[in-house]
Amino acid sequence: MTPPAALKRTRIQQEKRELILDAALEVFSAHGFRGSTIDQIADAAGMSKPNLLYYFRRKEDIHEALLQRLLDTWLAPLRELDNVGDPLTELRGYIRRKLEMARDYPRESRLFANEILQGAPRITPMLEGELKTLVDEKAEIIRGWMRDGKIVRTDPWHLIFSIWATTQHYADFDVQVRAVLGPNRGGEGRFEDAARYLEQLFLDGLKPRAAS
Amino acid sequence: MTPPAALKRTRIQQEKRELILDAALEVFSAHGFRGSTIDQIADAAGMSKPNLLYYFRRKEDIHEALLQRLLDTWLAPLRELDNVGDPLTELRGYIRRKLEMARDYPRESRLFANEILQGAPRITPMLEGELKTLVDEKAEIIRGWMRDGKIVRTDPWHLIFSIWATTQHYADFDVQVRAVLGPNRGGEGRFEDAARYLEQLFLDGLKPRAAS
DNA sequence: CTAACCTTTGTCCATTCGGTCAAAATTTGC
DNA sequence: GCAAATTTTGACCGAATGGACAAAGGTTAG
Repeated sequence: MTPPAALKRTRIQQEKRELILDAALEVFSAHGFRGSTIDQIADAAGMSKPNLLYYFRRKEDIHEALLQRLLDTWLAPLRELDNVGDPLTELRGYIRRKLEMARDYPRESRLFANEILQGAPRITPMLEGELKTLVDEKAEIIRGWMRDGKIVRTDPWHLIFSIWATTQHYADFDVQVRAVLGPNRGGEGRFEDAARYLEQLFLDGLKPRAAS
Repeated sequence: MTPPAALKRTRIQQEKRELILDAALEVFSAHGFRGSTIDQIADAAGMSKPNLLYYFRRKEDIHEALLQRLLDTWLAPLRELDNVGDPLTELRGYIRRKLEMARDYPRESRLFANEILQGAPRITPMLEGELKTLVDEKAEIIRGWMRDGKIVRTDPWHLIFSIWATTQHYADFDVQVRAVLGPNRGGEGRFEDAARYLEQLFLDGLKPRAAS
């Protein structure tokens, strides 16, 4: 009778909650929070609206659960950025992983983008807390690389921003990317092209080596 | 009695339509199309809802007018990208202009981002037509620079994407940028920092010149 | 088999929202 | 100054939407 609280319960609860979250990711990432209706999500999950509301009391609860789960997987690549290998190799690996995420999890990227675009009403504390701490930490590592002359001296925070921006662009602005590339270049190969280009950009920039 | 059709009319019509469009830009860019209500826009414009609807028959008409006006100014920097000056100077200028637009017109950037994120339901034809044509044209110019050895050989389309992504990031993801930079580095100076960093990135990349 | 619990659904409700309409208020052309 | 046209508003409407609820339908443990 009472809807399930924080702690998970039966097998069927696990399954249905999972089902709902996946459906909600599909819907929210395509239409935003306010643009999505509970009915749409229920439809996508193959159940009735009251049934869905049995598992998540409010629309916002779904959204919240989705964001919470998202953030862990979303920041995983950055967490992996480590001080062990060669700096340029580390950065190249990070860029590649982020681009793969944009390719394989575009819905997650768009959900996140939607939230930030709207002013991050539900995750501002996380941005100022957990995320800032993580980025500061990685920025320190990057600064170390600069001190050692392994990479050029520049702003570590903006470096991270530029990696985020360029990779997530292929998920968030996918429609535009495909429209501009056209049917030929816009096919599945576009992510390989992007990977090649971004590696070139981040390692060597655009100025020819030989010339001035 | 009859609401104004396509052709503009009286002085007061001009003024009020302008007022409404500005208010709508504020609201739409902050909440997206479906997240915004006519009442909100009317409030922001300091008039009653029916009065607003006297100037724009439907909510979508406001949005459409807004997008249409936006696109001209939004693509202006790219149109200016020309074959006259030094290629690297041209690109640097383009990046700087785009970043200035992100700083000075963040609402426009977010309105556009919102539209693309939702799958560009209202501007797909423009993307596949006008925008693609323009980008193809500029890509050809860039390819010429590459042939002349003025800039490194790489993918011109993805080059343009990366400029869009890195600059618009500072408007669209402003909340995140400021949260991560914190109160100190996140102040007004962040755009100068970004400009310096991006110039470094696009010209020389991250690999140190001297070392391997 | 059955009692307790879990899951599902049809129905209903209050609110919000886009939009209409007729009448009142104001501006404009002469 | 006045008639015609334009602008503004209060009241209203139907549809969509988030959510409540009780009753019906299944599941599970003993």
